[in-house]
Amino acid sequence: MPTKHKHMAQDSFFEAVYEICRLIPRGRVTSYGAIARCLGTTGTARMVGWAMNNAHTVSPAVPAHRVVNRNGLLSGKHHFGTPTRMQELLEAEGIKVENDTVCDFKQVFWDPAKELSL
DNA sequence: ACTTTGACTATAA
DNA sequence: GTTATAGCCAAAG
Repeated sequence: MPTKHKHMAQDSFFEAVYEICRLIPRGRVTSYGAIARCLGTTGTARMVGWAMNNAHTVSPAVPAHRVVNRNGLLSGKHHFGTPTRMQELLEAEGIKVENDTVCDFKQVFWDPAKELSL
């Protein structure tokens, strides 16, 4: 009898964020704002970042390392255990990172709203 | 119920 | 090009 719904925060907004993140192709990156816009809630970019804090607690795993800020800066690198972990994960996918910033950001950038509507 | 926070972003100087 | 400031909104304390 499905009467008790916990309705944790992750069930709505967070989960939606995770869904988008999982769609990011390997070797590509996107930004918090792009995800927020894809959800139709422009201005919730900071919440996307907040959601990433819990990303490691959900399943399936979320490739949070593929989410950077609008400048291509690895602003969340301090949340990957070691400060270099995020960069290593990206480089393992062929993404060049220099000075905590994604190289050729425009080329590897993946816009959910744009790519998903094609 | 109110205050603070935060892995952001757009604009101004 | 950089740095400073304001706006943003939902979750956590």
